[in-house]
Amino acid sequence: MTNSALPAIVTRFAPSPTGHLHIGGARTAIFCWLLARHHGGRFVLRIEDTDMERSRQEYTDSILASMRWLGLDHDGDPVYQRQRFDLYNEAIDQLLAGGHAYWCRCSPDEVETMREKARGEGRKPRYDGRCRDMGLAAGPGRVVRLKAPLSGRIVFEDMVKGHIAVEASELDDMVLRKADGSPTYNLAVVVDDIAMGISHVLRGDDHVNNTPRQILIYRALGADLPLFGHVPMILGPDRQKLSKRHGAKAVIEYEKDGLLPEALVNYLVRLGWSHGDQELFSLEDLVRLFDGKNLNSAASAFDPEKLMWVNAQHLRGQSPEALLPRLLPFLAEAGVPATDEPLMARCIPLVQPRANSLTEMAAQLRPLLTPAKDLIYDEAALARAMTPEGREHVRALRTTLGALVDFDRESLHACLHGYVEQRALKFKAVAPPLRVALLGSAGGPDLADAMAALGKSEALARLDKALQL
RNA sequence: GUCCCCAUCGUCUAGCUGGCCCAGGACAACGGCCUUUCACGCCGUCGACAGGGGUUCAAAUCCCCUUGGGGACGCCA
Repeated sequence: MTNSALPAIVTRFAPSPTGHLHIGGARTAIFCWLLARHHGGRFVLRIEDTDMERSRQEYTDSILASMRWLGLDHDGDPVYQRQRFDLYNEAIDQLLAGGHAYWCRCSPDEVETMREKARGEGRKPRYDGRCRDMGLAAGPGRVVRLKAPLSGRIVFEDMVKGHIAVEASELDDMVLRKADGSPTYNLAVVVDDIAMGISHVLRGDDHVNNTPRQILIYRALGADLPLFGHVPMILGPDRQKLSKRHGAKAVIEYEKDGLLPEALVNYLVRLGWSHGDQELFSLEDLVRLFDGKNLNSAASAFDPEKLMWVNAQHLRGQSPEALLPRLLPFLAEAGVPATDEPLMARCIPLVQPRANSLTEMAAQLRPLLTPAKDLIYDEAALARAMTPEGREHVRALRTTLGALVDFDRESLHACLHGYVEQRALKFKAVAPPLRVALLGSAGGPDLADAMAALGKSEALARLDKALQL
């Protein structure tokens, strides 16, 4: 069997289930997914759950759910490292047999002492390799270390950062197998990336230092290297490491906040990647355009305001029909009646230009979708607009509008302005009381639009109710 | 401390095979227009090549140094 049957491009996303998917991880996943989809390759998922204490099934579920929400479908079943210890042990045995690794009996305390000493002397803290040539056998409390080269340099071409070189003397003999028999991160990653046929390893910047170490393992195992690419980190608006207080939340929270997944993807991709001056991209655009080039090598700061703007743009680009089902959960959450679909379809376009999220949209839909009998009036707005004079306008308008045959926006518009002109009034004298009577508060959509959307009987019912207050 | 990486408006960025750039777009800010409110939209203003040396006829673009920032130095991943 040859490799020719396999797709040339295989990328992977390898989260460890110790928390929800956050935006940094999401962006890495998006890049990997896009690269694979752009080239018609495979995108696979690997759950790095070797840390028995911190890994939790609920986080795996949460990460999987967030990826589904973002639209990042993966090929094949997710691979769980916890189930592949045999594979890692085989690799370790191979390394031992080939003389590329050795047993070490140094205790964690001893190693820590060496590090302290090195640090004290202004050198990089590292293990000194004292067990390297002792020919030790396996035993309790012992670990397996890689016999790293003592000289030379490790060089690789990074997809985003270009040429990177490290002196071999900077690297010490890293642990491959822990005393409890489990593999270390670097060993497991390399063994899996080889076994899974990964061609492109795209990951966060924080892994650049691991790469030379991993290259050493590839070599010792006699395997070909994949292409590596390290995308810069996402910083907070203050250019510090991203944290909760920056408004950078887990993906799942953005879902709850009423963001559109395609908008989050759009924003995240633009953080570190560009296509000329283009700001707005559909998922299809991205798949077509993203080829792994034009990736920025500098870290970028997360800007919640621009995220919101991108979201608003995507929101406005949606048809009311497409938006309706996506809005339902938010309407339910806000306790806004959502049974009259034709009414909703008519009202959505009115709030579309003034909402930045599905949550805001649901809130703005409340005065439109709530029937007259349940409508709540804003006391302050009511007091301000419903002066004796204002009340008279509403009363007169109630009669005029009641006589109107065609209750569409043009007719309503003409009717309203006709009323104002006949009496030589200013629209500003009439609009506020009418608005409050109709919608319960001072803001909102155009009055003719609102009445047309509500329909004649509902609009008149509202005016009647307001007149009785 | 040591090593690696990075450096264009407040932020995201275009530009980086040197001349088309006294640096373009977007978010934010500010001003205006539109207007029945709130928005949308439109128009405009403010605003950057971190500093210093080179190389060159010519540098945001190439090289070096300084400064600043980030990351890594685990039997965590």
